[in-house]
Amino acid sequence: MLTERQLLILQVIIDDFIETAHPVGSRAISKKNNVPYSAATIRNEMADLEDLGYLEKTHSSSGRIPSEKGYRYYVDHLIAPISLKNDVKIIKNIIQDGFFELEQVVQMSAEVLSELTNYTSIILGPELLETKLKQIQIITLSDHTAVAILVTNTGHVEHRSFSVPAEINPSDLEKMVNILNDRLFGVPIIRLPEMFKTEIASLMKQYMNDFEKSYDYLQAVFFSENPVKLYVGGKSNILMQPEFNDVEKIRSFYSMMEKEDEIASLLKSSDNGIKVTIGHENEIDAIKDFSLITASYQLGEGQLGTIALLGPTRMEYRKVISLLKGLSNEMTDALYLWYKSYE
Amino acid sequence: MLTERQLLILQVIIDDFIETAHPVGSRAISKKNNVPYSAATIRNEMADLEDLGYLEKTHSSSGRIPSEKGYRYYVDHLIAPISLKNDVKIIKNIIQDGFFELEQVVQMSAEVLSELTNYTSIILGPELLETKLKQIQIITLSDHTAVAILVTNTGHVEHRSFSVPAEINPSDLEKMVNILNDRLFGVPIIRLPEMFKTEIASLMKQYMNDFEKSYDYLQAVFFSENPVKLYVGGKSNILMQPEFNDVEKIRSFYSMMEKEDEIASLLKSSDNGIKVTIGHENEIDAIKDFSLITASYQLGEGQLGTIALLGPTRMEYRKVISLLKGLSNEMTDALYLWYKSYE
DNA sequence: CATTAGCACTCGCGCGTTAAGAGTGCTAAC
DNA sequence: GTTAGCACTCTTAACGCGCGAGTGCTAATG
Repeated sequence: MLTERQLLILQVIIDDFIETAHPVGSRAISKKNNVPYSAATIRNEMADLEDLGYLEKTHSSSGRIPSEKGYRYYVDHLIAPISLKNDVKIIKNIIQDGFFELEQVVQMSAEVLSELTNYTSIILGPELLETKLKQIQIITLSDHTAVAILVTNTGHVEHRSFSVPAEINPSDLEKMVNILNDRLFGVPIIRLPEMFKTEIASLMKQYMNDFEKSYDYLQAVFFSENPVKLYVGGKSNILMQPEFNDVEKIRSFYSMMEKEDEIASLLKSSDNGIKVTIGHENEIDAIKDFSLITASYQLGEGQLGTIALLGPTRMEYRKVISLLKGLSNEMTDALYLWYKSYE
Repeated sequence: MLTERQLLILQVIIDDFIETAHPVGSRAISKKNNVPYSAATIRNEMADLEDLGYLEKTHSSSGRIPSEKGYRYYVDHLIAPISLKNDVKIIKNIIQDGFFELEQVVQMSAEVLSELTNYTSIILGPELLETKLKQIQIITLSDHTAVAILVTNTGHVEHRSFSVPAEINPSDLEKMVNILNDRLFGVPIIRLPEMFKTEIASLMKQYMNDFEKSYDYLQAVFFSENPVKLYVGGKSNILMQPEFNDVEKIRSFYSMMEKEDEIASLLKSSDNGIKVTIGHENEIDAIKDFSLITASYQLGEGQLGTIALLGPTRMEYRKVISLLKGLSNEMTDALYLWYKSYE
């Protein structure tokens, strides 16, 4: 177990390193006015902390920097919550300023988050598990083209143009839409593909000529899986960080960010609450020098989305954790009201 | 006027520099097997070309690199068209593979373009001058929320959620929509805002109670200016270029790319055909070390969009120009068919 | 006995020097 | 007009050196 003094020193070192990005030496620590020990004492403690794995040296006679284990301990035990009145106010203003589109608020949140932190923010849109189908429409544009529009009870609109094969005649199309609206109204959109296969298909066979050909079309138009969307803010903020003075690192960062599905899968696994993964704790090689902090937010009554911040392991954990908590609360609150307003 | 030999040497130097990014020396040139002169002769010619402003030295005893004037001459007089059968085939495959959404083909084109060149591609969506309103719909979601949907004859869909003030009753809303559809069907969407102000407003005053309040809503929902959209591909490709070994340059590049409106205005001015602006010929300071090549494409019968490539002044002009010509043709062809299919 | 002052020692960093290499410009010969 | 030769210039990488920051250890101190 660490002594009080060791905790103090560990904390001071990490705080200082987070701020300056330079290895911190014993003399600098002893000068801080909340540290009443001499440099020599601190050197001894630092040696111990290094043996225990909380600190590292960059070379044999350098100051110390936190190890990943050090950061881990810091995050788990040494962080006092911080008040971010101003930042939370900013968030509140932006989020609650009467919005009507889900995408909009999520994108804004991502941007504000990266703005306030100078790290890269990633938000995973909520899975729209419980939004329900409000209406399906097909609008014919010419003899052989049409656009299909699908509206959910939350005002989410999806649309897709398609060409109408000559074999399908307009009245059939209309019939189909009627059937679909009749049967699928109020069904959670997540269940649409399944419903379509089981209930609708057989029904439509009865009413329509040439059913087979239409089937594939409809399926493709309305019921393809829609991948979860990723909102990213401040991709170039990471360039501000001094650890990114190396072009090779920048390159690998950007190529990593292009793999949206990998990133999405990283975020998805996160359960409720705040989760911090530091350096090698991350499963994906490409972010083994990064820290990832995730928090979840709720849409209505149960559908989760994830907010995350990606930055160097030398991250302002204290600020970032508080901020993420704040944002996730604000988002949950705002989205609750929003969601309810559609009931 | 330049002599034959000077032209040859200028060309060889630029070709070589474009390929290697290293200053090229007299000995290297004399070794090429289409150059039958000794290094000394070439040195003399190079000195003359430098006096004329076509070449530069990086330091007093270095090889030569092209000046901007050199590139300009190269682009205007020394580029032989190149055959890009393979690349054009790739483009064809991607573009013509039956698409139905405009955005889709434009985005794909941007991506393919940057993929094939390793530069950053920027495509300005066509101004939808002539697409016409097909249908307006308002779908109410709850007592006080609704989503408005606007469909054009080309299958383009815009939507916007809004809250319905208590003062407006549903039947009024319906009436409005009827009026709008009646009066605005077939009107080019570019003219909608104007039409709304002049014709519709007065008409609606007669039919509706409480017109004033609704007016602003409708205006905001349907008739706000929609900015021209920018499609960007391969933002991180630029990192591959050796001139980007400097973090400061990368930073300034990315901050430049964030100013979408400036970039859009740069592209807009381009008239028909291919246009190459090299280094300081660009009006915006931020891209004074870049070259920008733009080509235009047509949607249907007259609406122009712009395709552009942004790269270092040391660009593969020959390839890029041919490619851009090819792509602009393919896009125009494909979009012509697409556009016609909606008539 | 924990703490601290003192000191030798270790590295990294910046700097000037040096040598190699690439390339030029000029002159003189072909 | 063309080219070979050569002195000269400048970049780059390598090397050595001294400085400063920082450490680890020892011995003195309260």
